[in-house]
Amino acid sequence: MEEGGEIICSAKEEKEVMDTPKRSKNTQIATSIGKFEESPVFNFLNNLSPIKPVKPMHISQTINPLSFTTLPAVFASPHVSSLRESRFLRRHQLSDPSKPEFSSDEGITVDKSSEPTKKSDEQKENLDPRACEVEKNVVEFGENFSYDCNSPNSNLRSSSYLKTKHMAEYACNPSRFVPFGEEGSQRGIYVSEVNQEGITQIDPNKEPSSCDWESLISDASDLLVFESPNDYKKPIDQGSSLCEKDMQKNLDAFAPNEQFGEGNEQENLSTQPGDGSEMMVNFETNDMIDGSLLNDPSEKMDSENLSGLYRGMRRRCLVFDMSVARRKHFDDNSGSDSSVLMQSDANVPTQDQQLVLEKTGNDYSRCVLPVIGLHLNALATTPKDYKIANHEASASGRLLISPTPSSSVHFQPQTTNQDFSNNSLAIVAFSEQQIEPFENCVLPPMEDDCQVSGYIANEEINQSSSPKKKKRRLEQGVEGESSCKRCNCKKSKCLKLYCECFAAGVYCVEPCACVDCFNKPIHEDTVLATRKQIESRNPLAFAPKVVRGSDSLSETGDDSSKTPASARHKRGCNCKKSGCLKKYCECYQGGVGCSINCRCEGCKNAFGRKDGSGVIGTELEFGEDETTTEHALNLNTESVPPATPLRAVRQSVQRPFSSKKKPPRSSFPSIGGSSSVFYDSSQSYGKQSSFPPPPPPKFVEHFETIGEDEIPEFLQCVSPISGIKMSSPNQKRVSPPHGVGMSPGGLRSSRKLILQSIPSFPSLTPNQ
DNA sequence: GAGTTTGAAACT
DNA sequence: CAGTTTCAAACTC
Repeated sequence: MEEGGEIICSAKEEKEVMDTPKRSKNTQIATSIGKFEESPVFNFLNNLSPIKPVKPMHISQTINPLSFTTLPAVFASPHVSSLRESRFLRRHQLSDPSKPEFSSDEGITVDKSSEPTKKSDEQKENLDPRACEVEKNVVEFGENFSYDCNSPNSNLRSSSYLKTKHMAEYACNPSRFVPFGEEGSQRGIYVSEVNQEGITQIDPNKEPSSCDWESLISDASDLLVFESPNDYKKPIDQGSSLCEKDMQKNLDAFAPNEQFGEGNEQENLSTQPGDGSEMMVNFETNDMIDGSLLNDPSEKMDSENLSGLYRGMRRRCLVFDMSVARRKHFDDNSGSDSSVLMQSDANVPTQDQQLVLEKTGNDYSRCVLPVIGLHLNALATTPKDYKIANHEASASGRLLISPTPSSSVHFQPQTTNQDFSNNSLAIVAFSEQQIEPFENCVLPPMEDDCQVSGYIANEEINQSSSPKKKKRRLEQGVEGESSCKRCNCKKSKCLKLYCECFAAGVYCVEPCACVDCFNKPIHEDTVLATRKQIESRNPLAFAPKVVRGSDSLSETGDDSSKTPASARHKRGCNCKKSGCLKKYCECYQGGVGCSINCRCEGCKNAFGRKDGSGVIGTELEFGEDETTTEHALNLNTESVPPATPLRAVRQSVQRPFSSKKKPPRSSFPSIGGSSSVFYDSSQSYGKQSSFPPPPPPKFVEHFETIGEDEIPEFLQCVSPISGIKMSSPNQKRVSPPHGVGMSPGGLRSSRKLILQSIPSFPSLTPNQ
């Protein structure tokens, strides 16, 4: 507890200092961690934190930067760059150290745990053991994803259980995710991710309450199953090695989120980030608890005392601490650090749990949105994802990572972690989109979101780093779904928009088959410079290609845009032969209908023709099974234009654009899954198969779309019930409001809280 | 897996 | 801004 509190405090301080370089954080963290003496101060700060709701968010943001050394984000959009940079830095640091850390952490943590901690022995023991477990899990995860995977039951239980517990929270706070991702990436992330996935998926279920639980459980099982699949297995295998990498990736991904949060308007960030961080923490904690921890340390008391914000602070701090600790470990390899982390983690979890339960409401709401956004983004990134996505399981799967995570019992947490990371990424992306617009004025590029996700995915992939086959699988199945971006550039050096990775603002990863790739952290300068050049030519080059209905409308002016699938491609397509029925068409690929802006010929875009015909299908499609949607698409959907962009996201479920490609891995890519979960989750979860997601949109549009009106909706959506509605074909807008309300009944309590908390989100949306 | 098609991105 | 070329994804076989 104390440690966690200290960490949190440090994080807060750092956040307050925000501007202060990461070093300060590190130093603080190190000091805090190393010395409990400071803990009182931290505690004091923590206490204060509750008072200051906003700070947490800021903190989260700050934390992120702090946690990560200041590295220039290569891809990050201009505003994001800073954050991303941190990511990269983190990755580098973490990546290398991460493995060592984990290993070291385990040993260290154990040792530390054994070692007398400042905390009471009991607490220490409790915490330490958990921490140890956590670390072990992480390690195991890294080593053996299959570990837990093998035991679905355990996984399911834990996952489901966690999900049930955390789902609401996760669903609610995107921002939290972000912070979490940033900080918690290393350890917490995994757990959180897993939870998130579960949550995202589960949330919808939760709404139903008891039934939800069952469904959740089933979902969890499904997830496990999905993960378990052969596809996953491979990923898992990779994952073992990847675990650490994933952790790093997650961190990186989160970092971006943080950046986004920070980058975004302070307001939004302040609100969301905090929540996100909190959520993250909560998840972690929950996971921790679920996974192994039973303790309810005094921290709970603290947590209770502390406001949700405070909790968020802690979480962030925890996460941050985690990351920091890891860093320290890397740097120093001192057991103390590890111990600190452990403690912090353990503490946090307990606190988080309680807090979460109590406070989660707000966070949840936020989480939900973020989650959605994340998932959506991820999904959006890759149409393929949709296919896969449809199964949330895919989500986990998406992440190749997921497999890994899924593999272990902890796995759940792990999976959650992965998912979480993904989510976080997605969240980040989401935040970015929302925020970016403000920052950049330019529409936040969907890509950014995608990028985020992409980064993750890429990282994940890298982790998997298994041979091309794996890559392919990922590409086909997970990747697409996961939103991971893989490129095959041979001449562009991955420094042009031709490169999907680059276009998405993501570094190329192993999965990529690119030649002479410069889109790597090593070439950050080059990447950034190139990006700037491109942006100088076209400020919107990296902006999301698909825009919400409102935006699109403004741009397009098309009524079609107004259609259910309000989203539209900003520039429109120029298809001549594909009839806008193939992925060649960016509109179709993005899961949006063609608009006035399009110069396409013979438009038959199932999502909406240029002439405006076409919207219809969406609802029906959603309502109907995939087959129907697909059918519509295949058929001519002309009459039935399909899904709106959002839908696309929702639909991400799946319909594979490329019908051929294997269906995405069942395990839904986390993103997809999540996305589906939120929007469609209800459907997807319950009926994933039923959803006929339109082709998974590459673009992040979802977020955008989500952005304004939807944000609230998302919140609503977040709620399981709302989520279901959201998923409803009609989409976001319509259902959300209804759903919003509340469907979430049981879960809802928390959700309701969330709604209240939601305000933070709203701010975000407003920005958009 | 190789080859073709397609349309965006880049270039002129 | 239009036309052409380059490029890599999407698609087909």
